[in-house]
Amino acid sequence: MDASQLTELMSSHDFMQLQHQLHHNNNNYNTDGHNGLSSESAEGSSRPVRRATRRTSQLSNNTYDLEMTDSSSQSDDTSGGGGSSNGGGSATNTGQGSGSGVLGQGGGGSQGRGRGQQANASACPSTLNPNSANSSSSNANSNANRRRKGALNAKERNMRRLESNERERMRMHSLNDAFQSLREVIPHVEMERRLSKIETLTLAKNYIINLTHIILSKRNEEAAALELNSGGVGGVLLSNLTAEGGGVGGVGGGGAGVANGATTLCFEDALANGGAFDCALLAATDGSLLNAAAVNASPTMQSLQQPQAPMHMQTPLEQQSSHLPSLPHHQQTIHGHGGHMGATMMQSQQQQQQQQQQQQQQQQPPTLILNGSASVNVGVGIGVGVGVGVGVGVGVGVNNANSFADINDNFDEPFREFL
DNA sequence: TAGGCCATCTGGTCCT
DNA sequence: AGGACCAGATGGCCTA
Repeated sequence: MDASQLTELMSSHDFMQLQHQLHHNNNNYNTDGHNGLSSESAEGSSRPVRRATRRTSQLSNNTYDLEMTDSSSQSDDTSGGGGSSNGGGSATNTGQGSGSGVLGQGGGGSQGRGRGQQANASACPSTLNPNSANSSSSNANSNANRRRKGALNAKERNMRRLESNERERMRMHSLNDAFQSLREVIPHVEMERRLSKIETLTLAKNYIINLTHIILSKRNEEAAALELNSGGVGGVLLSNLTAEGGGVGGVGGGGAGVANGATTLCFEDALANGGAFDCALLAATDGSLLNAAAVNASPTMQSLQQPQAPMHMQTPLEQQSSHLPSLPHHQQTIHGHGGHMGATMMQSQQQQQQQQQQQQQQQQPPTLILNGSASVNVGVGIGVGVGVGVGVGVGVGVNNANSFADINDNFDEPFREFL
């Protein structure tokens, strides 16, 4: 294909299609069985393997004709009219912008955002176009210089564009690598496919929230123990949690402290056992739970396992889980945090209080931690008590996503010691 | 076949 | 000025 044919092709086809065609011609698609994805898909990814990819690993595989001097035929020409992705009709040959490439061709510059110059070679013979060279002998040298200069600029622009594309690819690859690293450190859902990006982020967010709650719970548990040893009457303030939403938790010593009408999802039980657990952690952006099957503690998570297996108390939500109407069966079992609090201070009186609390909870619809944008109830119940039958409850209820801001105000507080 | 997810290209904007 | 970052557009692959 000579230059004229290429120019004709560019003027008659969407340039993106040309690029894809050239990608095929250049064997950019892997044919050696490798799917072409980065390590994120090659290394144990459960997402179906792509048969082909347009990912290019080398700059030399570009589809630009670096020798082309007519920049108007290339999408890199920013002097063209409205080639922007959100612009109107594009005057460039890229086919970018609104509509298809066919619609984007020719004459639409005035509709583009901002500059209305036409970059289409057929519509506006450019001084960069070799075919438009001035035949006058008096200014032949200057035109030639201009052509050379223009050609150089076009080549340079092409090179810049290619370099920019390469950088962008590398940037996205690093971003994907970060996503994969994140997938590996958060408890993952055993699914046939790999976690999507939004799922990974949602999972990580909920995981961080749960870890924060765990740390806060442990801290308050230690504080309660200290006060108990010193003879003081229990009662621990959660200074970094705002008691909104009317937490009912904090049954003295019983630790069943699940906030009113809400519970949290946790990994602790599974971590203690080092195996699978059935917390439904994923949350969809629309507020509905994703189709989570079994959640496994990743090796990293298991390494965080507590030396003492935390006591697990079945919450009313767990008891009710099989009756939840709106959740699939595999998403219904929910573990609360409260059982880990004050386990050594269990008293019969506290059990009665638990029952009382459970009755209250049974009157409330179960809610889960969902995406922050969703209007859901989230409860954190902390039960702290003293051993002589004096129950001191600290109930923390977070009713909605806005209440997370209260947590977020000091959200990093438990982790500051690690900084 | 529609929808979801993704990779890539691209131009604009911001930052150093 | 150049690179990073961002968002829109596009097309491919896959699944329900």
